[in-house]
Amino acid sequence: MGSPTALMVTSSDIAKEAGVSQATVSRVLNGDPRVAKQTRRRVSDVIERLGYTPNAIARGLVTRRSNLVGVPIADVTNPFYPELLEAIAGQLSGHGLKMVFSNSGGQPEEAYTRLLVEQRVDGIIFTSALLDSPTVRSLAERRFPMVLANRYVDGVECDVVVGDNHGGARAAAEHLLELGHRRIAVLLGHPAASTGRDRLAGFRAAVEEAGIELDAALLRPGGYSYDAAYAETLALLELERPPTALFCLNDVMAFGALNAARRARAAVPRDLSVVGFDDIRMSAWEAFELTTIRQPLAEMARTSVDLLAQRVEAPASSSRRLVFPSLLVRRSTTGPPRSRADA
Amino acid sequence: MGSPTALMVTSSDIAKEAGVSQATVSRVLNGDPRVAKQTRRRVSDVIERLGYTPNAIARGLVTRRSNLVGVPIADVTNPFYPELLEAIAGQLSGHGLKMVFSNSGGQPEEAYTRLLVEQRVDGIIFTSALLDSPTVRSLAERRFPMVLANRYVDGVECDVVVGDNHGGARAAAEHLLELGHRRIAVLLGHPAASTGRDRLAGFRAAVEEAGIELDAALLRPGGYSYDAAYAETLALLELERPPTALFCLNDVMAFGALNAARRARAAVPRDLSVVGFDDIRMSAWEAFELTTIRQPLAEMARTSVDLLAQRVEAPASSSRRLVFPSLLVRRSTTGPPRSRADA
DNA sequence: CTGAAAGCGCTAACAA
DNA sequence: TTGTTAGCGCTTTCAG
Repeated sequence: MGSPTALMVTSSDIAKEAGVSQATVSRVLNGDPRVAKQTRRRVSDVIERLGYTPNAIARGLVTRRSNLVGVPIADVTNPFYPELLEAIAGQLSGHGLKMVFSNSGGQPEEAYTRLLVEQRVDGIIFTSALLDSPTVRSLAERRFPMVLANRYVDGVECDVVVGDNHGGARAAAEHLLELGHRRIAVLLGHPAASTGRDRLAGFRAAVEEAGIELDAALLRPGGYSYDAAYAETLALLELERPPTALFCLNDVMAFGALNAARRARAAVPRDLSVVGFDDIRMSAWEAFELTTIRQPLAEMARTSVDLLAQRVEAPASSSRRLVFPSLLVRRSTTGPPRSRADA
Repeated sequence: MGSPTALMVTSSDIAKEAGVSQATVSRVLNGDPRVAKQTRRRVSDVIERLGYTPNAIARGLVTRRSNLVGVPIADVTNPFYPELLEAIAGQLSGHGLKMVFSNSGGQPEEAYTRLLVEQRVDGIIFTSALLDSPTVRSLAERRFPMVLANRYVDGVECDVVVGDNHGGARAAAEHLLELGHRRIAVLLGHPAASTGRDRLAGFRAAVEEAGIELDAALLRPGGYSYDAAYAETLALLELERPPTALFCLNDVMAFGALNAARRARAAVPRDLSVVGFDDIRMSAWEAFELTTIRQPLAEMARTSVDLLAQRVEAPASSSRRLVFPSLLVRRSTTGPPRSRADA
């Protein structure tokens, strides 16, 4: 078992070589202004010459800061998350922070969270927390620095950044209603995700205000997944009286629906109107031109990082809840229903 | 400045509480078989009771192992990478390793690599290395554990996992040639990426063997990016004599091309045949049904992790180069050219 | 089987 | 302005 980096240069090596104390090397490293210009120069030269790289592990042990932030993500292959991830990564590096990433889907939340805590990450940004997550709850009780991005957890006191899911879904409903749809199906998200609950609630509220009732048989589980949405849409389309419109609780499911419609030779929006949620980049592609609800994803991600950074500095400050507006983006997947017979 | 985790329980706390030495606690933690069953039990109970989480930082300082692996990725929002990332993440956690992720695009390679080295990651998996990368070269010289996944770097001695880019591109060319195409455009990748170079070489070789010459004016820069591909395709379509076929050096560019074609009202494959490379999941979607070259991405990713894990154990062992086969997948974006006038 | 003690490489008082 | 010293929380000999 060979030690991987046995011959790593240390600050003591630098000190010896430069003829100063190890503490001085440390000062140079941390830009301590008290170090004499000359000394600094001498030390810097040696550092350069020996190719010294400070050991963040040792530093972390004493500073109690790892500059590491945990970012568990349910499913990176869901294109919603890469957009979030990109923005988070960018903002983190602006704060001098590094990301410990976990593709959390599948594995038990508690396991990967424990790993993050062992690693002494300075904080965690949860992007896919479930409503009743015991892990998040326990972390919150221990006042562990974290922010819930995109989704929140019921009754947990901590920083939260979300979009206006209720309002966005309401806008989606109003759009569909206005077009004349009455028989509307919904592809649900994860049953335990706040996003799904809020979006359904907003949608339902608007529909009921219009004096219409959502047919429970048309509320289908989708789990925010492409595959499930694809299958459900196929099934929906085979119904005796298929819906004229379909509200998908996220864009990825809308793509599943659109592809299923194509497969079933159902014309969109003539036979079926489709609305998504999130407005990820692909939604604007000519292949989809999806009508959807836009959320300022990048901004939300950046804000999450900022909040976390502040939280790490001031763990005891009161927690904040930021809600970002959402906006209906009309594109080509929605139109009036074909016949008013269904209305 | 409040210390974030000031009140973290340490192994000494556990020791005191359990009435044993701190060393014994450490032994229990690491499953040392010499510890008496009774002692182990007592210690474990206290650990449980006080909610103790071992400090990986402190451990890393002495073991010289962080169990962290750096994974820089050029652009997570390019859907090719999430598929790689997912597989890498899964395999890493199987090895008890955690991922330090960087969305490297934009920032200088040297900067984020330095961060990883400071963090004392056990190794790095490069997924987007450029052919002449000085950083990779210098890391290799210092025998830093790393594997080049997907792309390699010229003249660098280290573990490499790639697909058969040359062979795959050749298959793409033969397919197009067989269909009767003679006027073929190519959307290139990153000029300094081995993938792009090899794919172009393979494609060119096959075309020239058929006694045809690639029109240099139809070799367009695409940078593996959707946007560039979209723009270039639009331009290509406006040519006096547009190409009848387009070989895109990755799938994402093919999607750009397909969407551009739609925008320009060019029928695929009637007016333009399109071939991609990678066969990411989306390529099979009804919206695209892209003819492309399949690479065993997940398998390549898993292999990369395995190689790295082995390399960390045996830094001096001789390096390996694994090439995975590629395969033409015929779908709906390719067909014979409309008129033989162009042939 | 268990404890004592010596660090790992760094930062941060405290002196000088 | 610089050096000395004491740890940070662990693992790992070395004794016993």
